[in-house]
Amino acid sequence: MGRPPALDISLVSPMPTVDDRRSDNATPGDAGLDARKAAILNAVVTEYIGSAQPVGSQHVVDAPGVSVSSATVRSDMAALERDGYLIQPHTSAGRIPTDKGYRFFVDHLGGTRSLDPGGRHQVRQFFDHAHGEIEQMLERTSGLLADLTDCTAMVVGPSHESAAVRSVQLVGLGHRLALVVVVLADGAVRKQSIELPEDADEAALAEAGGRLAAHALGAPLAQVGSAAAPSGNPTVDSVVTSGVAALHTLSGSDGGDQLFVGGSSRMAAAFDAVETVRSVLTILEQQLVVVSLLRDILDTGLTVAIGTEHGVEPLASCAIVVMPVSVDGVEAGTIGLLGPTRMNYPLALAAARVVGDRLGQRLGEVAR
Amino acid sequence: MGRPPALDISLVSPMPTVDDRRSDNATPGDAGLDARKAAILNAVVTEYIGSAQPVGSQHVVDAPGVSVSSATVRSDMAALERDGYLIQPHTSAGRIPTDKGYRFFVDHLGGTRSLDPGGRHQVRQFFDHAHGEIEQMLERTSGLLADLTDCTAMVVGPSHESAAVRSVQLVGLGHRLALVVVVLADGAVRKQSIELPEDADEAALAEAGGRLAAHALGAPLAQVGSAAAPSGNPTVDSVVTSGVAALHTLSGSDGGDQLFVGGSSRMAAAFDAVETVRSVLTILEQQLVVVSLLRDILDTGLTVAIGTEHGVEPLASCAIVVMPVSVDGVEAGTIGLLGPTRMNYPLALAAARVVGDRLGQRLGEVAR
DNA sequence: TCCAGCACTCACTAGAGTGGAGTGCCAGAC
DNA sequence: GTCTGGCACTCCACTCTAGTGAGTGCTGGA
Repeated sequence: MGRPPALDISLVSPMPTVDDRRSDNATPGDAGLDARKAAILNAVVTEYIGSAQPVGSQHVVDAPGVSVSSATVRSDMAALERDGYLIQPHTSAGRIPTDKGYRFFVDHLGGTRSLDPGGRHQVRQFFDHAHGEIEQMLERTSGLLADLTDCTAMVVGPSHESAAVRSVQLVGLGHRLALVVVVLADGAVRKQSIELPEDADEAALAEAGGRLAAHALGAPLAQVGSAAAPSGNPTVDSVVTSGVAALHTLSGSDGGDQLFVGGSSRMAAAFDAVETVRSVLTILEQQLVVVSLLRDILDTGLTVAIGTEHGVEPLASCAIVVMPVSVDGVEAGTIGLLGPTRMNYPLALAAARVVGDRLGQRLGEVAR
Repeated sequence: MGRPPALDISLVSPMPTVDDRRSDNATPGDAGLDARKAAILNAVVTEYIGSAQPVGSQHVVDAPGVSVSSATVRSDMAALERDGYLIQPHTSAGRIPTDKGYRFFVDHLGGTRSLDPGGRHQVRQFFDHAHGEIEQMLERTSGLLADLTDCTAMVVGPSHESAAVRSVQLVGLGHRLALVVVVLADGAVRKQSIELPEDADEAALAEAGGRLAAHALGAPLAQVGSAAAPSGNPTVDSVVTSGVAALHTLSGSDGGDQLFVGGSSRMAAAFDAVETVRSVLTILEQQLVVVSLLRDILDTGLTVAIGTEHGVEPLASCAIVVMPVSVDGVEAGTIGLLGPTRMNYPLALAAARVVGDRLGQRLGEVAR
């Protein structure tokens, strides 16, 4: 993960120079920039998101809130560039938004924040027909999000850390091998194989299973004590000891939440430098990195991390939208969308919000 | 999947013009091509795999088995081109192997077929330290293969179709919800949630669980009958019916074997056309397609499918190496390696073989 | 404060020229 | 016959040189 995310909270200057004279145009002029500059920035970002080409002053004059000539737009654009919202790839080219520009767009502009009817329908369809177990649903949800937004989608499943053990079972698998099967209160199932002593028979296994259950039931895996009461039968005790060790192993491996990545091919469509694609895909292969990256972003209170805001070098040309999934007010997973910094933020945010809500609802139905 | 694989078995012409005069050079001249042409083809393929640049006659004269002048090499290369083993991207460029050329290389040339010591050590290390459950091991195996070969690796886990049900358990999860947890003889665990009737209490659940177990134990999931003996208690019977339905759901969803893909970022390094990368990644996202593709290739008796041999258009510039993983002689999974047609076949084959063997061994230890 | 006009910049494209890697062919040597 | 050195030829890749056009900054006037 490297150094901590370098977040610039001061992006929005504290002087609200709201200019209302043109409010008939419904321009969302906001803090830090006067209404026209905000409208121009809005137009530049919007057009650049669509075309991926530098935007010239001429392309902006017709945008709502900008009823001035291109010369005036140019002068405003120059100001926006001085303030760090836009850059020129070279003199005599149009402008491209900087990360700061995108940040302002996301925070103060961005227009419509609800999904289009087609998308809403797709989401409804999906959740109406979602069936099967949680893992499968999360996997498919990542595909849905990728479809909706044309971004790579990441879905982190609910953490099982605090779920109490509901059932522990010991199943013999033949020759000196048994499986410890744990069911948690939230419906998650964990398994771990253990080796049995030579003389462990069905009866010993049954007794050990009972003792293991008595020992572990009711508490979360992480709180299962390490020593179970001795039975007097050394074979049974040995099996129970192995079983407790297995429970601890399970509790340890549970730290890494499950991650489902969908639509990673979209990254290839987003960039034309194959090297960028490669480095982004390499990051996506490292589940741990991705999960803790999403966590970091959420912890800093952000919804969108643009460019270098998250501090992961290879993703400098990417933006990440994160959305916590909560069940009855309790956080129970995370949704993430990864795209180029010129991704469609309004769409991504809307999709993440809608899908996150529905997913939380759905997870709630299961948990209740 | 489109049309069936178009396999050209007649690639090796049936006239074995083996020319032994230069056997002191240890050239593996084989069927279809005289020794020198084979050596030249070998040299061209080997060099092209390394450099990805068209190979000229001058680059080949020093190769073993080719002790002639560049002029002679040129004339042989022209012949190889006439026969379809090589092509020129344009006049006055060097030669590139065709799929047919790669095919001959794989079938008759290719040199060393064992992993280098470093790789062997890596494999040994890996399997010595491999722990945890099967799924996790398969996932990591795909990473290992990708590391070894610089290809994208695919690992298909053992099928659980024929594994007998070793244990069925019904675990209540609170409000009208229970989990059917099935353990199969090979250690696989499956779960499926069911809804309970309003009046199902712990006792009913326990009895239903017992009946469900009695009904399903011993046979593979697919062979579990649909009607269990009635108990006389309608609540219990209703739960049992739901449970049996859940078992059938599980048996159905088991058809798709588990697929683990590792190192998909390597595809981005293999091609410089971002569009190719995108289409290949899109295929890799479709688990079903990949699994049945590997199956198809194995069924046609191939180990390597080059270019269009497997009939999947978007993978026309790729080659696939497949290797069955067998446990005690029974097929129990598949390993696949996906790379550009100019992939390092000897390395890929060696790695697939070694890892496949070790993986089979390992799976055998667990199953025994 | 805004705008029309103007000079300027610079990526992009097309065309011409050049060097070099590579080929095919052929006459002569072995 | 088979192989080879030599030669003419091809054509990509690269460089250089305009020419074009989208876009800019600046300025003086409304």
